[in-house]
Amino acid sequence: MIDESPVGIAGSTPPAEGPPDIDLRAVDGRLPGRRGLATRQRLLAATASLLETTGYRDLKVVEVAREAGTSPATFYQYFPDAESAVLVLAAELTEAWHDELATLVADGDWMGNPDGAARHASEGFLDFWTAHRAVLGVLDLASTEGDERFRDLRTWLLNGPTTAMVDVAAASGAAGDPMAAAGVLVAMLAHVSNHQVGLERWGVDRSALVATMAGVLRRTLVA
Amino acid sequence: MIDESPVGIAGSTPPAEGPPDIDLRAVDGRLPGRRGLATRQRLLAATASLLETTGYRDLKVVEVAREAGTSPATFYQYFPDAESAVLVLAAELTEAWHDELATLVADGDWMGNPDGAARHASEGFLDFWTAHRAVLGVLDLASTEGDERFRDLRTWLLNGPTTAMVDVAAASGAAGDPMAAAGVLVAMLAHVSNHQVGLERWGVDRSALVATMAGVLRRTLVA
Amino acid sequence: MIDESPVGIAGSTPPAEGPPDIDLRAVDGRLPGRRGLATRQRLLAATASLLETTGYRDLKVVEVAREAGTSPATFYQYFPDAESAVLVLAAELTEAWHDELATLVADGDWMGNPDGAARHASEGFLDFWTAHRAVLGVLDLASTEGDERFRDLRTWLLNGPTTAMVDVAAASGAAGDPMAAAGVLVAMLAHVSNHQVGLERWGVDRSALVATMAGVLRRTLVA
Amino acid sequence: MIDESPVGIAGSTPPAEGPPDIDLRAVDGRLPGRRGLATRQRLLAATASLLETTGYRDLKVVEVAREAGTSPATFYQYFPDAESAVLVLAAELTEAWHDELATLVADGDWMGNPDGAARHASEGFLDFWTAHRAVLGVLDLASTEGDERFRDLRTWLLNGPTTAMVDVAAASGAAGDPMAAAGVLVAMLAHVSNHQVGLERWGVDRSALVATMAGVLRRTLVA
DNA sequence: GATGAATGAGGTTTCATTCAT
DNA sequence: TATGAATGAAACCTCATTCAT
Repeated sequence: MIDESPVGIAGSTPPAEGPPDIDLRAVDGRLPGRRGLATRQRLLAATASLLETTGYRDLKVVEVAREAGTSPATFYQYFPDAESAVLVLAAELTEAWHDELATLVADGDWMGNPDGAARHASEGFLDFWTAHRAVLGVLDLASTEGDERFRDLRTWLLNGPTTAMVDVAAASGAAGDPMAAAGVLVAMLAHVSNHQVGLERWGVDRSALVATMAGVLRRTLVA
Repeated sequence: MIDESPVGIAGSTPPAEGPPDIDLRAVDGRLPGRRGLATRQRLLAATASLLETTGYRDLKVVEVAREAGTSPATFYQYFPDAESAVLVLAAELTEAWHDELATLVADGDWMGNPDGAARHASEGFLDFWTAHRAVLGVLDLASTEGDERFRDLRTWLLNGPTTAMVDVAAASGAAGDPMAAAGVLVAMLAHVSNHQVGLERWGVDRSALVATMAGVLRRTLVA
Repeated sequence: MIDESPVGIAGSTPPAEGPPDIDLRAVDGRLPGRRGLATRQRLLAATASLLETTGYRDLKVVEVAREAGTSPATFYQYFPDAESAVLVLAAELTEAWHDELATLVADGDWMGNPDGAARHASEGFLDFWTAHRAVLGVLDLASTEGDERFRDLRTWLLNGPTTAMVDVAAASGAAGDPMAAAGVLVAMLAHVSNHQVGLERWGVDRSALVATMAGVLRRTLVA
Repeated sequence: MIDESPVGIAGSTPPAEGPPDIDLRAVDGRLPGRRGLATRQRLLAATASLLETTGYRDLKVVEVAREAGTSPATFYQYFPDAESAVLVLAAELTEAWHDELATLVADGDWMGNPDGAARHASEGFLDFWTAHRAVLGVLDLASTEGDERFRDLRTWLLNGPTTAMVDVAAASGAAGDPMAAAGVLVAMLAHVSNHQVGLERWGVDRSALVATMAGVLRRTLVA
């Protein structure tokens, strides 16, 4: 993978994994036909649906199958185990959002309208995370627990916005290590998004969060 | 639950749970004697030790017992299930660190030496989280998944530093919602601490993290 | 069952089964056309190939189909189950070798050149068994386990050489029960051939085996 | 392992494995107490009993457990899988019979009374094999299929009589490779014993078998 | 107080087998 | 003729949990 960052800070950008491969093949190695792909899709949807409720460590193949209206045996035609289905979901998410997430930061007019840019990024992140909380939570947890496949996906997903932030920080001449700044900011966005519900219990609503995070972004990225 | 926060910002401070109760009773309801308490302690130590390696959803009673050099039957003399042992660990941690964590923020001379205060808090948080990553990870995960008992512990633990930050922000006249600021900052500290290893893979070392987080703290809390 | 043995030793020759029927019909009862027969043949070849590696109790229809480049459903067009395919292989082998195996013994000039005759038979048996070890192993195992269909094939196959040996023994006036002698000798040939590899691990090579077995044959069949 | 053969034919005796280890430990690593050992014993007995009927590839843990009057879960307390139980049976058999089987050959007065010695050995082998046909069949089959653990046991078991035969052949000055002779003879004894039932269907009774095999033994081992 | 032993319960997996196309 | 897809059935295996000692 080529490091496309325009800034000349060798080695300080995150290790960029390529986009994930999504393997459509059934367990016997063949590509399923239309009907099969539909079933596979139902299984993925069921997996996603259950993830909203259950931690991914507690996903049971039986439950996924039931939710999809099939039998466990059918599940095993398409995925070797429950985790693999989650991995596919994560890969699809990553694939779909990698560019968009980067754009969220990169498109901002950080010099001309830093407050707007920061708010835009902050808001976008929060929305994205809220919309895909379940899968993103898995990405986080599995990464923490050391699972390489999930960690690679997470890295690839966050690589875009992180790199963009590094560029912004470098361009604006912000103090401190740009890479560290980007890492910390992304961490903040992720965690806050993930615990949004909890914070609301403390009387902090979404708009206050967005404003606060935008402030942190702006002050950290722009000198 | 009564809000014991001394600060007069009604409704905007976190709901403060009291310190956790730690139940020492054995299954039969009686308090174990010295030998029994030692066994109980060995079981807790074994649990903590396994948590370093295994996600808490994967904790097996059998393994805890083996690690502690006892039998599963013995485990059930002291805890109704594996999760309960983890809960006790979390409660002990919470109990032990509640005050100290608050002090980390509250003791800083935010007006006279804001950089020092910020760096002190940042460093302290990172150290604390690193030292107790396993249990804190559970606190986080279980909270996210909606487990009330763990969420209450987490709330109680973070209540100290959060309140202290609210006070600092209020005192310094920093812009924005102090409660939101505190929440976001604590989230940042927690998540960065938790993903410290991952960030190091991106070439960001501990000192850069501390510096960056300190900067964010200072700029957000002090006008 | 009619004893077709030409030799007049009533009751002491093995019960001769007729040559095996090999059923070419597909499941629907009709004879497959050329294309169908080719598929059937590929399935048989795949079965034979897998038998080299796997015990026949472990043959899976799925594997046979995959090895043949077809689907399980197709397999069931030609055979009711995996065992049946093996049975066909065995029947084909039996059919093809029945006469030849008998000839191996019967053609020898046991009176004029007993050593040569014995060596010829011994060598021939070893070669035959080595070349068809997989299927012959099944014949043996299934017979031992009491499967009649396989036992009948085995009987028919060994009937030739056995009868020939009985004739030789009778003609030469060798001491003892000719039928028992033949049975024991055939058993020896079969088992040694089957365990040839194991014996080689003990430093016994093929030529020593041939020589030894030939000696036993000669001394037992020729007075 | 020391080659104890008195004969100076370096390298021509079978590779002698030591006697088998029989592991009494339960799956959790501890040694079971009296009650546990009794259960273990019942499971072994059940395994042996089922082996009389079923091929060892078809042994089901469920069946063994039922036959033993326990649950599958209990089975797994003592053996990791069905095969392991069979392995223990085989090891016990091997342990118990190694010496005795060697004696069968070694004790004979091959010089003074070769016919008697041959008949004694032949008879003993047949009896032994008949009495333990099931387990010995597994030993044979699994060895053929390349399972090292079973092959080692088989080697160890047959090592005794084989070595003894080598000694006899060497001492008597019999023609041919003594090792090959021993190997072939043991093979004969084993296979005939194993197919005794089949041979009886051909009208060959036990006494005829014994006589025939004894003849072969005598003529092959004694010049 | 401790634990050996046993097992119910439940999820995982594998396959043979079928059916509609 | 061939096969994509689905699945019932059955074994595997693991654990939490209990009970008698």
